[in-house]
This record gives sequence, structure tokens and C-alpha cells, in this order.
Amino acid sequence: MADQAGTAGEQSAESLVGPRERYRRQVQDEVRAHAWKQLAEAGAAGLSLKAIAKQMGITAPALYRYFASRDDLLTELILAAYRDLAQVVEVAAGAGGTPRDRLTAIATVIRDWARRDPHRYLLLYGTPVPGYAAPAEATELARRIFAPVRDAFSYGSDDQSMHRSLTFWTRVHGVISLEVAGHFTGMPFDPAGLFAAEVRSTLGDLP
Amino acid sequence: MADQAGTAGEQSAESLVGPRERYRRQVQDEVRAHAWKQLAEAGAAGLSLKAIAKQMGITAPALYRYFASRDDLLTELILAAYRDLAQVVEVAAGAGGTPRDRLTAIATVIRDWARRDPHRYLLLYGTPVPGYAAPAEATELARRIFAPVRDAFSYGSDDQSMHRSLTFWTRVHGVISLEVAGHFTGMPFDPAGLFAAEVRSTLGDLP
DNA sequence: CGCTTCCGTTACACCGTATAACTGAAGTAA
DNA sequence: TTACTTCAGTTATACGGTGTAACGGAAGCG
Repeated sequence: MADQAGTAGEQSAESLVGPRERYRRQVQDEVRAHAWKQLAEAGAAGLSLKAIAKQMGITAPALYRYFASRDDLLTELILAAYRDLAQVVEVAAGAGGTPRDRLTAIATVIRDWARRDPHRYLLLYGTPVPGYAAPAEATELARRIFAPVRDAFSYGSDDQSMHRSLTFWTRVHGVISLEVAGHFTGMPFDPAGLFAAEVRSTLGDLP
Repeated sequence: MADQAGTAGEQSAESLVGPRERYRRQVQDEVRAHAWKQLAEAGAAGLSLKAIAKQMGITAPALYRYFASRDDLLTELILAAYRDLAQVVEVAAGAGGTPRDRLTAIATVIRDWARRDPHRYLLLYGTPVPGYAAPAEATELARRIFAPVRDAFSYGSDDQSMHRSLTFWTRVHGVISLEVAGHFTGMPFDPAGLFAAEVRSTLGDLP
């Protein structure tokens, strides 16, 4: 029993935690690091507990002391990705300026974030994994990422803000997803220019 | 030797082909049918030769008489999907009318095609499969699907036709991909309306 | 110092791709 | 009809993946 935290109530801080729990977190972090590497290189399908174990010099069943299942680990990574993107978007939106400035900043950081690790973006907004069901927290985080966009479009008394926000979102995603999925490779044009033009045209008459 | 076709030169027609080849094609078609079913239900990751063999009442190694590998079968399905979409788009574009009419028709049939079998759409334009490399014919077919869009935008002497075509494409894909990937589920709005509005606004001043 | 916790091991079951070698039935030609 | 050839489908096997069960031992803890 008492799988989580030994004597003290579970503290997120590193202090006040025994050596056992400390070691445990260290191993978990190492697993996550290897997992991200695999994810970046081969996508969600390439995530293999056995391969991670091999890289860590232990056997595969040992990993089940740290993660209930492969799906469990994948869920953690997905949530971490959502949280990271949410933070990035919120920072961009929080920089202030006109709605136009904020939305341009949001679009820019999302594209940069996606290009930095294409598989991570596709993990969130690409083809859903076969039998995987997103936890409630995922949709909540997706909403949180979307919120700054809605806010920026909610200037004045505009009943169209939801519609304009969704349009902004689908257009941004349209360019980014095709770009990171490699569907533009070999075509003689600049995705960055297309993206910038698309953002500009979508913002239109925005102040 | 002479793996393909027995005595006569390989004819695509069913006649003039021996009973062996006839049976062979029949089995291949049955495999493809089961494969499509699996693909529609669980996506590319759910495609299993072993499962198909089981459903057909034979053992898995027997299938290797008909397809060199799982990837080989998957490639066939992808190319078939491209061909099907190309045909659908060409029919829509060939119905004539103004460029506006044609592009509206193209957008509509693509969305319908995607919604009819979401995994098939994502197979072409979603997250690329791990180690899979698209054959040359795939990119050629992708170009063929895109061509009618370019044609419709190439009225008058418009140097922006390529840019407008790409914008059309990314916007159509933006809405469709999020829709078929289920990222709109639970949100209180109508994807069809968003799509129609997006197409309308993208066509803008088109004649 | 002794007890308990828990990490990592091996062994195993199951699913998946893929190859090798064998069997036998069907087609083919003398 | 008979003899030969082709080829579908089988079993056995290797390999990689997830996941469970049972065991050993080292570390933490009172």
C-alpha cells in the first residue's frame, strides 16, 4: 500500500521526500527522456518500452514498476505536450499589445513549437491513436490553449468571435499540419510565407 | 519464374486468364476487402495480416503468397485511396460551371469523401506512418488531385493562382482534418457551417 | 539488528511480422 | 492417362512488442 509518497503527504517539491521516492522520480524522468527521443524520431507508433529498457540497461518488465502500461506513459507525454503548448501560447498572448499583435504572436509560437518537434504536434492534433481515448484533462488543456485566441477575438461586442476564433484555428492548423506532415516537401514554395500571408489575411480588419 | 500471368501476356481483363490467376486475384480482392474494413475501424496501425488471415480461415504466412509484406499491402491501399479521391475530385471539377462552382464542388466532395471514411483521409493527409516512404506514384497522384484546383484558379492572367490554390487547399484541409480527427466533438457548433463559410470566404471575389 | 518495502530479474503467455521447409493438390503437357 | 511442374497453405521458427507472475536480493526503516 501507500504507493505514492512514503511518510509525508505527497509534496511536489523535491525536499521532504525519501531516497526511495527520489530514485523513483529520477528513473521516471529518465524513461520520459528516452520516450521523448523515440517520439521525436518515430512518432507515437515508435514508442517502445522494451527499447527504452534496453537503452537504460534494464529489462522491460522493470519499467512496469514506474508506468502501468505503454498507454499510460503515452498519456503522460500527451498531457505534458498539451501543458507545454498551453504555456507557450499563454506567454505569447500575455505579452500584450493589440488583439492583432497577440494573435500574430500566438500563431507564430504555435508554428515554431510544431516545427521544433513535428511528431509532438501531430501527437496532439494529428491522426488519433487507434484505441486510445483522451483523458478529460486533455480536452481541458485543449480548451486552455484555445482560450487566448477567443479572448483576442472578443473585442467590442462581436457575436462572431467564436466563428472567427475557429476559423483562425483551422487555418493555422491547416498550414502547420500539412507542413509538419511533409506534404509540402518537393513543392517549390515557402511555407513560412504562406503561413504569414494566411495569418495576415485571417486577421483582416482586426485592430 | 514467370510469377505474373501464365501463358498469355498479362491482361488486366478477366478473360484469357487461367484458373490459377483467377483464383489468385479473387483471394487478393478478399484480402483487400478485409484490410479496408480494418483500416476504417482502427486506422493504419490496426492493419494486421494475421487478423485478416484468421478472418479468412487460413494461416498468416499464406498471405505472403499474395502480398510481399504488410507495408506492401498498405501501399496498395494508399494508392487506391489516392486514385479514388482523384477520380472523385475530377468528376466534381468536370461538371463544369464557373471556377467558383467548380471549387465549391471540389471542396464539397473532398469533405464528403473524408467523412465517409475518416481513416482513409487521414491515411493520405494525416500523420505519416513511421518508417513508411511514399512511392513516386503517390506524389504524382497527390499532384493530380491538386491540379483541378489550380486549373480553377488559373482564370485570366493571375500570377497569384498558385498561392490562392494552396490557400484553398490548406483551409479545406484545416477544417476537414480537425473534424475527422474528432477535435470538434463536444464543441457546440456545426462543422458543416464552418466549412461552408470557410469555402465561401476563401473564394471571395471569384467569378 | 531485524523487518518490510520494492526494484529488477527470469519465465511465460500472447500478438504481430516475416522466412524456411515441407506437403499436397491443382494445372499442364507428354 | 500419366508424369511433371507449379504453387497454395501448412508447421516450425526467429524476432520484437506488451504485459503478468513469481522469485531473489538489496536498500530503506524502525
